[in-house]
Amino acid sequence: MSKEIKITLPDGSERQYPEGSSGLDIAQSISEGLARNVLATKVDGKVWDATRPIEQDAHIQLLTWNDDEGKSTFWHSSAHLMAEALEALYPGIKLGIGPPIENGYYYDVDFGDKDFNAEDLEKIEQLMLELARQKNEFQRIPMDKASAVRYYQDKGDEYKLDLLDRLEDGTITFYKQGDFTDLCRGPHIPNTGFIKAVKLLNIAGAYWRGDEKNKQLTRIYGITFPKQKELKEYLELLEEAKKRDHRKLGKELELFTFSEKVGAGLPLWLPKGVMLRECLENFLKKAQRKAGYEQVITPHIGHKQLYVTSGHYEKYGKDSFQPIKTPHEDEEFLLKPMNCPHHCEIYKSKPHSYKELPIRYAEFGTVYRYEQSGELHGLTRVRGFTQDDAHIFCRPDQVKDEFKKVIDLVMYVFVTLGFENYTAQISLRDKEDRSKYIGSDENWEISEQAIVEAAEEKGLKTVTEYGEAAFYGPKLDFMVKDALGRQWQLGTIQVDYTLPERFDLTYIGADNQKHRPVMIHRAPFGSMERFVAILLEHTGGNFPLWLA
RNA sequence: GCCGAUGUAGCUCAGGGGUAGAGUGCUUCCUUGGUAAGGAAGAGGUCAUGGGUUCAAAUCCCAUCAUUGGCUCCA
Repeated sequence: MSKEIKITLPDGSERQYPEGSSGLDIAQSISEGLARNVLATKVDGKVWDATRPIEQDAHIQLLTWNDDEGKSTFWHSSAHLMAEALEALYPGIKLGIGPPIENGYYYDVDFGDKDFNAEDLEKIEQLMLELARQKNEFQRIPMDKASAVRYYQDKGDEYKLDLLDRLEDGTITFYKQGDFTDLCRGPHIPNTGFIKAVKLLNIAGAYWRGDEKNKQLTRIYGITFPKQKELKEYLELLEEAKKRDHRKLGKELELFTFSEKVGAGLPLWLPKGVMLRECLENFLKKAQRKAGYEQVITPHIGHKQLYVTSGHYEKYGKDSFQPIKTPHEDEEFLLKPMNCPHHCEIYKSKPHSYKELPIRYAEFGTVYRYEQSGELHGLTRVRGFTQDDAHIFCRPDQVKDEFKKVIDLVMYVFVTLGFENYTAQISLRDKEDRSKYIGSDENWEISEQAIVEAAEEKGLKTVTEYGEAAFYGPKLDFMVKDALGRQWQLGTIQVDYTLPERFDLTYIGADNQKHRPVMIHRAPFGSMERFVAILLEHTGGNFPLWLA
């Protein structure tokens, strides 16, 4: 008599099943309908193939199209299906990686010398549907690393070999459906028959491993659905989203325009756009006045030496607009790419007592950055833009408190303008590569800690990203998505111990000695351009009454 | 910067080796008490720019610029 295992379902109920039962078996025992819809099984927190036997007592959850993990599994399997179709149509191609993403999946492909272009997508879609109808099962094939390496050596696929190279020795898995086999951790849906609707959305170039120095593969983005109707609805949703595109609305509402003659990424604000912008500026100015900020104004250019001192020249000099030379003297000026150095010089214009701090200098400062041509995007990524910038100079014992006040201000702005779906991201140093940053380890630790604590005490829900910090300090960024789901950074708050040192900023303490102030950079909107863009996409152009 | 796509009237777009097209908007007139009203006439484009192929290029080829989907980058 075979052993029984105890299965606990999400509702807490327990049932006995024969050892080796799969998620599919369990679904079957509950209802036929459920069994037809199970895409994967979550076993003790791990997502498994629905067909994989369960050997011991476990908590399980049956994943369907209604679960995010079910969808991911579905799209991951769809990537395999697409790869199968691609291999059939273009024998000899090499495959990179093919993961599921938020909406759909992609696969990176090296077509070698084979011709491939956007018109072929339909052909691939057709073949995918044909293959899907064969209802081929996804089979999990455990294999040792050496055999796996041999398999891809025979195939001559350097990308898979690169992937294998980084995997631990021991058992790895392949998945096979129909005639297609792929190195893959899984899990997968039971068979290809679940995939009923296919749309290949677009193709793009993507560097292998995301590294510019590597070869660029062709990335094919696609999305699939278990019902034709859902594809139709998704495509309609995309169309709706396009109607909210700020570039379209900006034109229709006559807010801003661009001119080839003026230059790429240099927006021209139209009268109505300026009205909107001024409304936002006045709103923030008022809030800032209340919060103890003082307005300053600084010029659009500055001595090159200013940016050598700040460290920005070394870091970005080559990729910036190049220095402006003066006619007679041997001087060079840079278009200002940020306001901080100017504000440091304002701070330095007179000595400061500890009693004066914190000092908060605010400026709607227009800055110029030579963004890569391929990065320009409507108003969200431009080469000339206005930051709602401010720099707070404070004593070390005031940092956390000041930081929290800034969080309050940012939240006030976001709540007033109806941005509820933001992500607060703590951006820290890259743990491995510290050469990208300036300043002492000690100061980095202090400022990173200050941010983490302040965010925590404010009860912010945050995600932490390593390697996303600015080169001079860690950040707390507020990210918001645009109409098409692309994420943009709006508000930002940064703690900086480095610039005060580089500019030798001081204040006189109670002990009558010189001390180093700490600097907080912050911009609740981020930039007026980007903020207006995202505001447009969120409201679809229907602004709140006080803005309209 | 890289891979792909696009660039035709103010706007949205069709067309395509041999005197530039539609819808909408604009101007004028007519009709109509009514809300994207109907009718008529008209203005508006060296078909992104520069080269090349050709008897002939807006159309084919190359380059540049700009826009765009991604990748990389984002002080």
